[in-house]
Amino acid sequence: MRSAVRMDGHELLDRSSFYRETEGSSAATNSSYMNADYVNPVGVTNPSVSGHSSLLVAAGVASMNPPLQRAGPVLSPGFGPICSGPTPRRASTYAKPPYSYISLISMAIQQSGTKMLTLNQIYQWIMDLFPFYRQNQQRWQNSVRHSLSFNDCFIKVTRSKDWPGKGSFWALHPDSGDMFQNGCFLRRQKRFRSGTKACTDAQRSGSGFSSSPQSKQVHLNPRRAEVVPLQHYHYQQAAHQNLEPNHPHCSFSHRFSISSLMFEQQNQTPYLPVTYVGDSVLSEQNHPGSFSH
DNA sequence: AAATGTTTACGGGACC
DNA sequence: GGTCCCGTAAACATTT
Repeated sequence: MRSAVRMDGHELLDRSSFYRETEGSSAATNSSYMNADYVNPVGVTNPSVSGHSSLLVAAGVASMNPPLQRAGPVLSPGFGPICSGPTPRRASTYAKPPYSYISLISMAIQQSGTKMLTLNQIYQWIMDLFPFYRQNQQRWQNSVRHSLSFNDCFIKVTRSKDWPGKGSFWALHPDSGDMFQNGCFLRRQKRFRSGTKACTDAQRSGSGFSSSPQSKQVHLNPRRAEVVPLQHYHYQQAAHQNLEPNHPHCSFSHRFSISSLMFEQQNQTPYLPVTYVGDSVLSEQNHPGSFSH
C-alpha cells in the first residue's frame, strides 16, 4: 500500500504540514525527487563526530526526537536560488530531500573517509544531514536496507575476524561511477547492474578486495593499507569521472550535484552558528566509516 | 532481542 | 502504453 493512501499521523505531517508551509509549491507540483523547496542542509564538515545542530534546536527538532548520539551540525542551506528568501523556512528543513535512497547512500559512502560505511553509519549520516529522516525511522531505514541489498551498485564488505563488530561495511561498486550523470544525485540516469560482471575479479584484486562467490560481497582485510587502493579507485572513478565539474560529462553545475554540494560544504558561511547540544561529541574512530573532512 | 541483510510484491512517477 | 526507477511494506533468515 502506498503512502499516499495511508492516513497515519506521520504521513499527514509529511505531506500536508511540510509542503503547505513551503513557498510556491505544493505536494501536487513536487515529486519526491524534485522538491525544489527543500532546504539542503549540507554543510556538515564531519557529520559523524560532532554534536547537534543549532538549526535543529531552533526548529524544535531536539524536542521532537530522542537525542542522537552522533548527530552532526546541520548548517543552514547554501543553495542559492532555492533558499534565497529572507530566511530559510523552518518547515523546509523538514521537507523530504530530493534524493533517492540510492543517492543518499552513495553520497554517504563517497563522503566517508574510507568509502565504506556500516549500515548504522549510513543511517546516522542521513539523519545528520537531513532532519526529515529523523522521523519514521523504521520506514525509511527498511528502504535503505532494501536499497543496499537490491541494488548492484552497493557491495557488502564483510568484516574479517580480526575486526569484529555488528554488520558489514557497505561500499560502492567500483563500476557504479556513472550512475548519476553530471554528478546529479536526484535520479539515476541508468540503473547500475553487475549482471555482466563488469567489475572483474582482476579489477577487484587491485582494490584491496578479495572476491567471494557472492557477486556483491567482498572481504575486508583489516589492515587499512589494503583498503586504500579502493579509495583511490573510487576517487578517480567516481569523484573525478562523474563528480568533477570540469568533466566533459558534467558540463553544467547542477545545484543538486554532488560537486555543488561539496563546494558549498567547503565554502558556505553558515546562517546560524553551529552549536552542540548535550555531550554527544564523539571521538572519531580510525575505522572505516570515519568521515573525511 | 535487536540489528542486520535478503527477497518478494506492489504501486506511482518519469521517461521513451 | 511500456519500461524503468523508486519507495514502501512485509516476511523471513542471519548475525551479534
